[in-house]
Amino acid sequence: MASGQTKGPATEGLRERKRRETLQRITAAGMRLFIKQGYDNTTLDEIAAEAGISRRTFFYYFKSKDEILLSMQRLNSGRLTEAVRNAPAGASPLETIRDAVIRVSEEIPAREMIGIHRLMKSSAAVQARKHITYVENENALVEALRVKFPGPKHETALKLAAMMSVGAMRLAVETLDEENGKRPLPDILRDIYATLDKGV
Amino acid sequence: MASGQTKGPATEGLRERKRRETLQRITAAGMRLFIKQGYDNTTLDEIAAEAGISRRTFFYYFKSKDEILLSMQRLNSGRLTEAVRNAPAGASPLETIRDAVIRVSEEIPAREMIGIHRLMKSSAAVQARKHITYVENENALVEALRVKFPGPKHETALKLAAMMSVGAMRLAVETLDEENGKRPLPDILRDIYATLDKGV
DNA sequence: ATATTAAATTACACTGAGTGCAATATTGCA
DNA sequence: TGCAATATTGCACTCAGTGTAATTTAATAT
Repeated sequence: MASGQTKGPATEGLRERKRRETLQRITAAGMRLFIKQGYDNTTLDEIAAEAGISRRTFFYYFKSKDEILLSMQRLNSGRLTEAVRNAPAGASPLETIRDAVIRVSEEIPAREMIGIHRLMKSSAAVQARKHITYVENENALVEALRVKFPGPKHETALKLAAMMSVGAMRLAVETLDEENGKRPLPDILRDIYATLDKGV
Repeated sequence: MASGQTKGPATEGLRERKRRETLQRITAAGMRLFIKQGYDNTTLDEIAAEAGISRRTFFYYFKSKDEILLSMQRLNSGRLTEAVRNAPAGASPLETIRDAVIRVSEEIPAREMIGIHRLMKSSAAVQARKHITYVENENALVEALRVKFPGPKHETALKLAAMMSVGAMRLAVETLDEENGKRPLPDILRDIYATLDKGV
């Protein structure tokens, strides 16, 4: 509301604000309904109504229904690759990711993570899409690692490191769910990496 | 056509034979059309027509369109877990799967594998479903391993071993595709496992 | 203020996957 | 031959997702 700035894209315009709010409303509406009645039992018509928009407008904000869930999932992915990018030099690829994974996991709210994970389990379609984000994740990680470990000789090692790390994360979240959040995510991850070091 | 047997379920009845043939016709029709015009551009109506059945009957044989592709993928999965089950004792979990993976990979026709892999890449939806079979794979492998390595202490190690092996397979097929089949699958896999041993 | 442009919202009509149901046809077996 | 189980089909329906074109609303230049 501050009316000072004469112009410039520095201040968020009305348009951008509304856009952000609508996006948020759709996500919130979706989550609310998914939790209440399940993912598959929730139609886009319902979500649109709950968010106060038309069904068609939904597709102006999201490519598909499952994008609501996936957009949340992707938040952590971004943080992870960034952590790898900012990692100190001198460590091996696997060590680099491991540290990044554990550091990022410290900031993930367990409750919410479990909730999303359980929602995703409930629908085969979403479950499937989730794994796409894992692969995107792996690729992004490999990209980030390539900068730190250039040269074609490492290529396979980098891919393996990324794969194992994403896999570790996946396993950790599953365990978190099974344990119903008793142990914090970073602890679970440390255990997993310890087992990994012991040669598996 | 041998008309000898008077009765008994030992011989395949007419019903079972037709069922098998229909299943086969659907698969063949689907693959033919997918290759010719792409997965997304092929409708179930077309597949049904090509296979000489009604659209509704398709769903009597398959749960969904992508099951055509997935059913082929699953063939190898079954062989893999069986190879693990029949593996000799005395090796570590990872060694056990590694040997099984490599052995099974020797019987996979490269051409066909590349074809299916490329088809799957062409559709995001199928791509997604494919990863579900990977996870099913991992679970089946863990099951098989549990018999050989009982006790809850190994649980994490088994899951990791399964994850890495399925990941290795995935990576190998990708490489096979990129190299356009120059190197045979077992060779690629041996390379990957060598890198893995070198500590990644 | 006003006209102009670009972005946002909506309605409408359409395709295609997948399901429920009920009717018909075919096969296996007594 | 008759009966039960399995296979096949048509029809009507729901829902996700897309194309198109019209309308509304915000940003900007005059």
